[in-house]
Amino acid sequence: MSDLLQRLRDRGWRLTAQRRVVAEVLDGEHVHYTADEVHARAVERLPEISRATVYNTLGELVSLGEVIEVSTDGRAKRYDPNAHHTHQHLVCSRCGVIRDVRPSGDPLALLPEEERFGFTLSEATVTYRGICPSCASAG
Amino acid sequence: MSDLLQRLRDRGWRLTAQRRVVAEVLDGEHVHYTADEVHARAVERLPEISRATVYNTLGELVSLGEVIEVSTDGRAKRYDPNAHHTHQHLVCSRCGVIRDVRPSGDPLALLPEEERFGFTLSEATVTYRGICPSCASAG
DNA sequence: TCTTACATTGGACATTATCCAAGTCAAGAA
DNA sequence: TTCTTGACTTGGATAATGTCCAATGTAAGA
Repeated sequence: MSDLLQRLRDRGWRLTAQRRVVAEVLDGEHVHYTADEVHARAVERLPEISRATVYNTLGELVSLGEVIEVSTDGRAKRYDPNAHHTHQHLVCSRCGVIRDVRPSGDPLALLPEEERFGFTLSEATVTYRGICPSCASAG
Repeated sequence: MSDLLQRLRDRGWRLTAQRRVVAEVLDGEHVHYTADEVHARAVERLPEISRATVYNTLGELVSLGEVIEVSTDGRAKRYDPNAHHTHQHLVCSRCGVIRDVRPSGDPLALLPEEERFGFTLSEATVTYRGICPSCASAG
């Protein structure tokens, strides 16, 4: 994640303790926290950090393309730092756990020309749903 | 939509004026209203209908599989009555307009076995994003 | 060290959705 | 037809999530 901090500095980001803590919380391979979860974890390291700052910082990271917003359930958005490797999401319909997955081939290619209605396509996001092994074995 | 009303009656639904109006509002081919939009349109026909009833009815229609919940933007959920023809959605990144589209082939098939992590898959939902013709010509 | 533009804060406010107790009514029974 | 009853509806309170703003604080260059 120090790569991230370096990139942000290069783009003229002012590096505050709050932003550093948010970036640290998002460090990891398969992290998909809500804004409130990020805030709760950030508070453990920097007790005075406010929710507004967490929202601001997450929004900035999304604008900069360093973090992806994911909404798999119509409830709180989740923030995914795995932005530099395109991937899709596999979600358990029962417990909600999320895995990053990589389909073979580009989902965009599945949409035929006559189904594009003149749109200039930029991306396709896929959400796979099913039951995860631990929910399956729990009956 | 009278087909829908018949199916609901067959399932023991009590057919009230409110439910009938919600079903009528959702009649159509490419309808993607939010709950509030459904409520606004329902009020035109039945001024005393409450928001709670609209939410209740929409929730029931979703449970019954007659309507699909769509959240393309992390804001209010939208309700799509085109539930009996599987389809995906094409969304304009600028104005938010939504089209129903049909990919060629099953998006589920794109996820290789080793990327399924033991999940029992049930569906894949795809959101295509791009710029619609009218936004494109508007600069 | 000083300056200042940018960042943070807490609380008010906005949006979307759910819950609940009281009142109402659709539809089957008589 | 009228009666009965359990299901449905209502409005308002409440919850969950997110945004805004004026006052205050501070990182980083001069």
